[in-house]
Amino acid sequence: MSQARRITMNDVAKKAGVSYQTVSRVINNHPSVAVETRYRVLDAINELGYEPSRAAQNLAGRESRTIGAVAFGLNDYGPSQIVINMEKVARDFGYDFLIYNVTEISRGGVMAAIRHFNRWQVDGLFIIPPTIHAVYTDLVSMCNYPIMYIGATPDPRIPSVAIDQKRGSELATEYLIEHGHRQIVEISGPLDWFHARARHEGWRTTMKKHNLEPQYSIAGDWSAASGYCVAQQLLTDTMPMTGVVVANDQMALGALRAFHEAGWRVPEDISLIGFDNIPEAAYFEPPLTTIQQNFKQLALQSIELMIDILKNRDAHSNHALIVPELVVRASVAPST
Amino acid sequence: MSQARRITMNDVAKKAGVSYQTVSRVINNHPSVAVETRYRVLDAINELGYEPSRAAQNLAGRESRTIGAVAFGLNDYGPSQIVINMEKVARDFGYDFLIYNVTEISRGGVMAAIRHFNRWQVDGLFIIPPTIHAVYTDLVSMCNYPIMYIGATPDPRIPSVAIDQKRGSELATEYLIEHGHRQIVEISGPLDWFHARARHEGWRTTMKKHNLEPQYSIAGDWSAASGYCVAQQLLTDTMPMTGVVVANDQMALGALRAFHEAGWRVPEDISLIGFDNIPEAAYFEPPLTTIQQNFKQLALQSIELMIDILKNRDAHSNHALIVPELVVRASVAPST
DNA sequence: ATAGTCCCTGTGAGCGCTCACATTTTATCA
DNA sequence: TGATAAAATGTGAGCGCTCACAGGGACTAT
Repeated sequence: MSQARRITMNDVAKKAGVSYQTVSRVINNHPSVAVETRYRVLDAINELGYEPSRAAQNLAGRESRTIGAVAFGLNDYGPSQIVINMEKVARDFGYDFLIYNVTEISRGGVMAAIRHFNRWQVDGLFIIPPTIHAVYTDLVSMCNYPIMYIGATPDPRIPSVAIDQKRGSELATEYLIEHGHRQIVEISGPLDWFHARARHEGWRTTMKKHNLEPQYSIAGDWSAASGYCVAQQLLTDTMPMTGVVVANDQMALGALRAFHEAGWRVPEDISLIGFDNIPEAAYFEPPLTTIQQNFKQLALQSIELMIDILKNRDAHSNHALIVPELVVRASVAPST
Repeated sequence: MSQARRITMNDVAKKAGVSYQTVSRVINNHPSVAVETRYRVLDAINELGYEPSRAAQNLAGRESRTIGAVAFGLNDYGPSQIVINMEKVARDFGYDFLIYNVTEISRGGVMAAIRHFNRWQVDGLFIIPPTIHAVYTDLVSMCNYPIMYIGATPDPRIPSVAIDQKRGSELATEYLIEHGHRQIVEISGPLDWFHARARHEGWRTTMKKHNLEPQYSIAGDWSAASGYCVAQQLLTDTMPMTGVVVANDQMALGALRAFHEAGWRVPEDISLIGFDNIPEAAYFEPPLTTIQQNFKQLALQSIELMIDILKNRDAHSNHALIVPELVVRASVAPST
């Protein structure tokens, strides 16, 4: 099998009887090409099965039409949803999307990611930082292209789009209070996580707002296992409580098990509310009332803002916040 | 802010007092560079913060050291695990990894993905096809680089690495039979999915092997919702049954709910076994006995085989199969 | 001393595009 | 009708690398 030579712009130009520059114009939708010429070139492209070389385009051009994303732990529901949705939206806008998953949260890990995108000459970069440890502001100066934070706003100078985690937690806490609950405890995430901290704050301030004491909060590690352990601890501490705000659905699942095992009925004896609305949440025992985040919109706004920045249209808002929604199911009952 | 010119190989060469070719040799770990020269170049690289341009490398070189992956529906547990693990392994082997998620399973969708990778000049391509509809053998000829199928073997002529789904289902069915179950029904996935079909076959043949009639099998769509519906149907049909083999954990979760609502206790009244071992499975009510797949190993073997093919070392095995494992928890009890 | 060998380093060309310009063609108006 | 602008097309250069080859110095063998 002969190593087939790549079909180039010149092959297309020859076939269509035009110069290579005209082919380039057609590819890039440049306006000043005669309609008839454009069709002739398009036909030649189809017949030859020509595909422009991204390598050559990136090398010759000033922009690469490529956006990168650095995620930390794509196993988690949130980050993976964000990245998947972004990839689709970016493509719809004509941008290619490069993904880099940092497995080790450290200066070196982040630097490797940034170097990766330097080599690929992305036009812009999204960073989806889970914890304060993933933020190295000084490393950002290594990039001579725009950066955006997604899901958190660790640095006011850098544009960001995020879902309002605090608001979500307020929604959850309010909902319990509306149902007559007064003794509401929290199972939080690890408090060095942006989301955990924001959700924790939402619970705390909402309690205060209603003149309730946010007395008791224990942190899990987001896993169902930790939710189980923490809930057990809650039970042995014999806290007076009628409602629990849980920082994610997995931990809520674990808590559910712990309560069942201890003979507590949910929601009759204790009300529970989660966060994330993972696909399984509707089939928990009982179906979980939780907070839903609109990742599609997050992706859309992120990409739009990024493109605005790239096009130098000055972006009206540099820190967008998306409001999450309460999904009512069956894990909350009125407090007696 | 001046648009800083990119630092090139020539800048490094000048600084280190060598020719650009020597810099290139250092970057590519070419053996014939004097140790002292190498260090001089390395120092210059570090001081200048030089990063080789992937665009230029790809354009000039014959290989791009880049591997692509086409996935269909990265929301699903399996594909996303595969891709995440592959990205890491590829990077460890010095390859960059490009991901393309096809949202619409159709000829056009697959072709768009292939064209994408043609433009990026990947050295090799993984395809992770969920259903027969994602396989367009003729499109493969559009690629002048090696293709591999991951997770299924739709075409014997194309190398593949997969987890033995049939074996997993056999394990599950055997386990129920060992526990004295005779009337074992199946909740399968949609039978145009490779995994669904293989798991279905595993159940069927194992039943036959033990002279049991594989009488009853209904297909869900992998979702917890469908597991719930299908289980309800099972109950209204008043099938005599003591065990259920479910094709994934989400559907098992739905089935669990349906049984609970109908007043059936799991595992006392009915035994249930899942497939996938999603992180939540251990905290279902009861903790789910299920089948675990080793995605890390899948990723490792896939990348290794791909690199073998790229290096023209003739790969000993073209169709690798990884054996899954049974994870025993509490959803199966002996049949009385 | 001469040739042969290895090790290390340098030179010219070109990958397939886009950019900035130059040039030709066509339409528009006095 | 010619001048003038506007639309369409073409030309030269260069992006930052790798490839294939050409050299030069230090060593060994003759």
